[in-house]
Amino acid sequence: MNQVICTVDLVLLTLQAGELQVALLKRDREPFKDVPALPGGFIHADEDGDARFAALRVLREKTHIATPYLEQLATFSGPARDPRGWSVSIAYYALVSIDVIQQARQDQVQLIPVDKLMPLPFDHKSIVDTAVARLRSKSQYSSLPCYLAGESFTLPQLQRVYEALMGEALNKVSFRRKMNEMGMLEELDGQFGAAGAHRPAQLYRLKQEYKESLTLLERGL
Amino acid sequence: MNQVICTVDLVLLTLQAGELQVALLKRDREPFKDVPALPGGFIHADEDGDARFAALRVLREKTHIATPYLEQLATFSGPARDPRGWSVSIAYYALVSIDVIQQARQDQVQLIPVDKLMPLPFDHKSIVDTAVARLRSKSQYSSLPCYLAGESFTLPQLQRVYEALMGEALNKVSFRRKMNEMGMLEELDGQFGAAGAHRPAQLYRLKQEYKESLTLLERGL
DNA sequence: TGAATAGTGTCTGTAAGACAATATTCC
DNA sequence: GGAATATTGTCTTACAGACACTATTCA
Repeated sequence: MNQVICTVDLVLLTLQAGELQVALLKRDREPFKDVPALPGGFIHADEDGDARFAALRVLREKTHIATPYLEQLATFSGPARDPRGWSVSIAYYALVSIDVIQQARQDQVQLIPVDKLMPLPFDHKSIVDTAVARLRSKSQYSSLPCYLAGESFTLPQLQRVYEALMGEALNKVSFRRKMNEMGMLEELDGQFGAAGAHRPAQLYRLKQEYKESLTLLERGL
Repeated sequence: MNQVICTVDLVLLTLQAGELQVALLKRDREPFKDVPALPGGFIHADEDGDARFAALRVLREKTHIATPYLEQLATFSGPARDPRGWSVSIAYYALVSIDVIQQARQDQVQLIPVDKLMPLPFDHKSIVDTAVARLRSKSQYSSLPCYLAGESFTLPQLQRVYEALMGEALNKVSFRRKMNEMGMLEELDGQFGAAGAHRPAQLYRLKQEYKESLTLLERGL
């Protein structure tokens, strides 16, 4: 009567070609064998320190990716979401730059734009939707999008990341004021982004102390 | 190896004497029998439609309270949090006015100010801390505190609720502008709050369409 | 009328966005 | 020099908070 299936699922998000994309893997077993779905797996009570460790383990085992940012999203549950029975999925979302995915050389990973997502097994579609909503919401007042921008980036690049997530053009002066106000960036001195026939832009990176935590804005972008 | 204990826990919060308080119940069984703890229980796979229903069931069975607001908080997990083994607790938090608790006539419920909380069994203390942090954070830019104010209330009363949660005095003019801007209140026409020797205040209530959902502010209080 | 609190009008300073000027690169 | 984009300066407007004035009740 208390038999509940307990799993973790991962929404791995990245930005490619100006579009937010989610990583899917073909399932290696039933149910839904060979159908693309979120990376996920059972909690291993004998080895996992908690659900977060289970999520990191699943991400590592299935995609060989170590993410700079992982946050618990929500827990999805019920008798119908998994044909095997009453189940609980503790969902996490991770943000990585497209380079991290390409360097992992995981040919099994497919990236699908979240706005053009097909139906998915289980309730994975609504898990993705929840993650995207959370990311978009947090982007309005935090440094979260920096994790999509990679190790180093210019302010114009970072602004395009924010704009892609928020779906609207941002004021350049305000954007720079806000990034400065958040104080989580440091100049890479003397280093500039590759330029065309125009002035190159200063490169920045996240300060070490903000690699693991977010900065919040008092009043949003 | 995949044997995981699956439970829900409830952080029932209310405001009494200007202080945020959490409802605790003496546990009716081992482990920690007779020790005050959060209301909680196992998921019943044979009757619960999902974890949210399980939380509502637990709240009803243990306190006879039906809450106007219930939100999933986070999921806590690990091998050590429960002496019975590797466990998952899907935590929810609920907000009720003090009247609701008093009308439920649940003498077993004890209210403890969250800022003076003793150590609790399991990881219930950190669950409470997480809930309080979430509530305080959301209070800055949403209508969430209204659920602590009861069925009807005056604007000065509501402002005191917000101030108690945010721990700072708020500007009266701004506060009224913001509440008006959120547009979730309606006047109870001709009805006024009980007054002393001074002008009585207009009574308001949440509009029907906001009874189940929050309104958000663009820029916080 | 005086005390107390509710509710509103108005001013001021701050911050956000618009606009534009300057800077730097490659051709 | 011209094209393109980066970076910074400045002006305008909108909004948050301060202050104070009016309103309403009871003693």
